Amino acid sequence: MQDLFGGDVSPIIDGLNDAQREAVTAPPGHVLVLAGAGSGKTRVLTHRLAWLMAVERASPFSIMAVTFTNKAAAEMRSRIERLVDVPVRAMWVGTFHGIAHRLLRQHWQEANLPQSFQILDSEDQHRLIRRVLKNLDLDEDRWPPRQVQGFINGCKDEGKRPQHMADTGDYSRSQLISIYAAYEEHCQRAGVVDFAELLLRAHELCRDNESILQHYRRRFRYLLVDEFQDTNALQYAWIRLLAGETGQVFVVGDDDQSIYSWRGAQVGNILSFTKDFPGALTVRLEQNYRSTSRILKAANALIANNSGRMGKELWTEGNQGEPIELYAAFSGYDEVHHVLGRIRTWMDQGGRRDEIAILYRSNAMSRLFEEALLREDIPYRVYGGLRFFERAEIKDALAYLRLLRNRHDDPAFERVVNTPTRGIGNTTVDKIRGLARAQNIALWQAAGILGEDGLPPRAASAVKGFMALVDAMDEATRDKVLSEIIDHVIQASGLIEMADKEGGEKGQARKENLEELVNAARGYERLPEDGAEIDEDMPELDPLTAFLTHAALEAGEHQGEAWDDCVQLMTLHSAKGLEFPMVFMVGMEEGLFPHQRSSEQPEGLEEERRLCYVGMTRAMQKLHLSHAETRRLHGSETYCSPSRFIRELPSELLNEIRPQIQVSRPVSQKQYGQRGGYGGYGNYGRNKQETYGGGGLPPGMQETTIGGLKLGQRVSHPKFGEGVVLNFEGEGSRARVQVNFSDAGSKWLVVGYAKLEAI
DNA sequence: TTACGCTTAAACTTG
DNA sequence: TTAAGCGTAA
Repeated sequence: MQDLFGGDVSPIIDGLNDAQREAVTAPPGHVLVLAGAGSGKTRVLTHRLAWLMAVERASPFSIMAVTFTNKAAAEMRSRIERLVDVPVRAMWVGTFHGIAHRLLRQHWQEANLPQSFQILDSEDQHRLIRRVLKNLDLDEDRWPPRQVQGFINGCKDEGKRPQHMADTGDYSRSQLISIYAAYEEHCQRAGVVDFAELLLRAHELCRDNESILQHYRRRFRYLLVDEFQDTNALQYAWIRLLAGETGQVFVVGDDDQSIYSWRGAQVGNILSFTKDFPGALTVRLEQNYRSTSRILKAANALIANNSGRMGKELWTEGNQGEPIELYAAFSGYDEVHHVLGRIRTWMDQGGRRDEIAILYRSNAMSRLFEEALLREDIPYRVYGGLRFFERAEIKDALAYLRLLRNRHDDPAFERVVNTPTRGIGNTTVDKIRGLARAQNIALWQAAGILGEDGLPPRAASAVKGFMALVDAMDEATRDKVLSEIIDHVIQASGLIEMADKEGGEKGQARKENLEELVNAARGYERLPEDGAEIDEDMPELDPLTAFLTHAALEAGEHQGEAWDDCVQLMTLHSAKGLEFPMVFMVGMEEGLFPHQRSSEQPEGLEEERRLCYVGMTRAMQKLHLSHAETRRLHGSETYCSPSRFIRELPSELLNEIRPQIQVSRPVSQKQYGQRGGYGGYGNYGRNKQETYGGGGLPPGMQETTIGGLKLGQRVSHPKFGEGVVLNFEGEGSRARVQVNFSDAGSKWLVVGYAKLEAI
């Protein structure tokens, strides 16, 4: 390899701080980089790659860099390209799944897969599991498909096959194992693999095949892993396997940002790393280039409440910035109102909308904000939701395409056998399923048999018609390019017509999506897939299979760019890795955040705290926290106490903002947004400890009384028991109070009639 | 086959 | 509250 920098490595190490430089220039061997939020982790990763090539004379062919998302992989690739002038395409840079997939394509025979195997996404997997349950005659109430799915994926994530799982005598466990086994059989016969299977097969392929293992061990001398705290048992095992005795492993992660344990990630892998790779150098990146020091201090203080950390404290050379604003809203609506006010102020001061992010714990919380933003004509974008390749009409089209390649693809068959409807009803499909099961053959084969004999004439001809249609589409598209194939299929299958007939906005959108699929294919024809082509031992994949794979592995960006100039709305989880000048963390309430279902076990609570830490460290300049005292949850009004995480922040870093109370102020949607109603903001931030301590009442609300009752007052009612006064409405004899009873829930009562007693 | 009404449950999510 | 899934009726 020629000298990339003419002997001058300064472009690689200039501008790095000491810790970053230590990691980038580490001598040959293993390295664990504990990279705090905003500490330049991607930078370190890419510069390390450049260093390896420039100084260690590593060939791009000898490098594998693994990430979790396509976005991260793309980002890494482009940054390396900018940094060094080498054929980046020769490097294997990709997601765990992408790389595993690549291995399996290359060694499909050894992996015991058909050459054009297809990938099941989680929806496909779910459907297939339901079918397997039906086949086994198991009740879905007893064996909820989602749980079965979780079980199977969990097993695979730990590298376990059904045949290797010990029967512990536990009935439901052994039953689950047999479901797993049956599911696997179906997949194998249909020639499909789910996401977890990609990883498991790739691992087994390497583990059980000495020559393949040796080949890749010799090839990949340098293994780099991003977001190492998110790796599961299998991914880590695979890295260890590939590394062997000779590979050098460089991992970057942050134990404090581990928020995916629920999907199999094991933070423990970070701890194990130094044991599994003796002599590994550990480098901590603690200097933060993103946030103000106030924000960092608060985040540090919060995360210090967790136990078993590797230990890290973020700091910055930057200024301390503005205080963190804390707003205690009356209600969810009030919270929204406050946030919108702050957004307007930000924009009045010349800020941009895409510098603003509203972060919440659960998706349902976006609604109130969306409604308000819509009303105020403020452009916004919500992250998450359905992605392009996950749309029903797109998946229908892809299912036809899958059938073209492989008639035995049962999930695809099931999906489109009667889409659009062609008179093959459930009864008929059930017969096909029954025969397929009895003879252990694919649905397509069973349909072929029944089409000849065993069905009423009408159904038989419908089935034969369907099969003829698929065959005809196959025939007609033999020498066509990808986009023409797809165009033909969406026409001939009747999917376009179906969307047309559906009519309305929905049907129109479906039609446009189908047309967009043809466009996507056209674009894909020109675009060589992520560098795979350069690799001489990668066999050329036929374009259709490649496209289907692309659709499965990159279902269309979720984490896309910030589009125009939009306020960004997303969950705390999807905010990981992003940064924004101004961040709102809303719904900071016990039960919501930390979420009810997490706060029961200590580990769950610590993960929630890490999530909070992730959220706070997204903010560059200005961080807003807010919680509401009442919130409509699942349709009923609930009283909410502030999140414990708020209490864990040093009060001197916070600026507590309170709405000014007006007497007889109903909290209703109508009221919201009418006027500036809150008459300015007071700062009551001094003695918040006692305020929040008992989930009691904020100062500033104390004056408001009706009939001897005040907000926050504990009262008792002869029938409903004890509760807390939340709200007032009306005056005189019409005056009503809202009381949240500990047993009976929240009720509106007329003060004059209800026999309420102050306690 | 479709459409409507009922029941149920309600985190986070990448490939 | 709302959305999805399911069973029944047309």
